[in-house]
Amino acid sequence: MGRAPCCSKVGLHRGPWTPGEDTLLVKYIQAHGEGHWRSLPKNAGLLRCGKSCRLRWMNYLRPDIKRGNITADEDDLIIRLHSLLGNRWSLIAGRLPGRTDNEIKNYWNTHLSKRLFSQGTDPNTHKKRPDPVVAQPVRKRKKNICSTSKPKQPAEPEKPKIHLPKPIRVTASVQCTNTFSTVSSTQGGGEVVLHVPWTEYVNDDKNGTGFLSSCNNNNNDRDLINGSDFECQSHHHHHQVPCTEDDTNSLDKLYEEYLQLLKTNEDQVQLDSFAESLLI
DNA sequence: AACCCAGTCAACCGCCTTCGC
DNA sequence: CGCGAAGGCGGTTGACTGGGT
Repeated sequence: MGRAPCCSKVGLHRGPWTPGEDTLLVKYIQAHGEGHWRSLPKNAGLLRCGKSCRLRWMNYLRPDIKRGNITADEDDLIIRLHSLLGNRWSLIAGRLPGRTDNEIKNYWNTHLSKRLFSQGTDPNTHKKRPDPVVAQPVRKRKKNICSTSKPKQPAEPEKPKIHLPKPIRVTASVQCTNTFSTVSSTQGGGEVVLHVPWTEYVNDDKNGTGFLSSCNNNNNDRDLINGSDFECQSHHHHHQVPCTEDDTNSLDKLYEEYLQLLKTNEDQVQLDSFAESLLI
């Protein structure tokens, strides 16, 4: 058995947060900053467990959070990142400023996985399924005509749990300059956008130009080494893998290799395997 | 109008990793 | 090195909503 739940203490509030609780939490964090979640509720006068406070802050109360209105670009990015990273929602969220892992996870489960499935793509493997699904009779709804079953009753046979290598966690003092690049190329009349590690490339659709932006990473208090993110600058020597010039060079080489693949090969399988190699 | 039921999403749970001693 | 505490993550739950019957 695992550790006893942290919220097992009697007398603690559970369930939806009240505006008053939100106010208490926000004011306390504005005054004292994030962290020390275990002691925070007591100090802030909240009858909540620390985990609950952290979750509420991270997923709802943080001032930089965007809520709802996930754009088509974000859709595309989430799908592509998921194909690279799998269910590592926090990593995916880290590439979408203002989005939380919980929101992306919910959005994936309620929208994107079903959409992919209905398009004949296995949402787990991102590969075309051999047997396109025959639309099953569904109660008509005006919105979200996509799923026939609740998540609790998956239509797919349960797949074995795959334990991907965990990324190395790095602490808050990281300043990242190189993370993901979004590489655009026009192919067959449609723009193909791929997201790969390193500098972020933002394409401005309105004027057809793009610009490079360094990773602001303002939502992340950590970064990754082997999770296709690369930490490259640090101010402290604190659980971080030093980034040497060699590392940067090899990243450049990998990036060049990726660009070459983009130019010379449109085979998604090859691109996918390249991307997977970055995760190792 | 009342009920049913699928979709949504905030919150919880359990486990794992990291940290500090 | 071992242990416990704390933080963080992904999976799951369940209350709520709103369209269909």
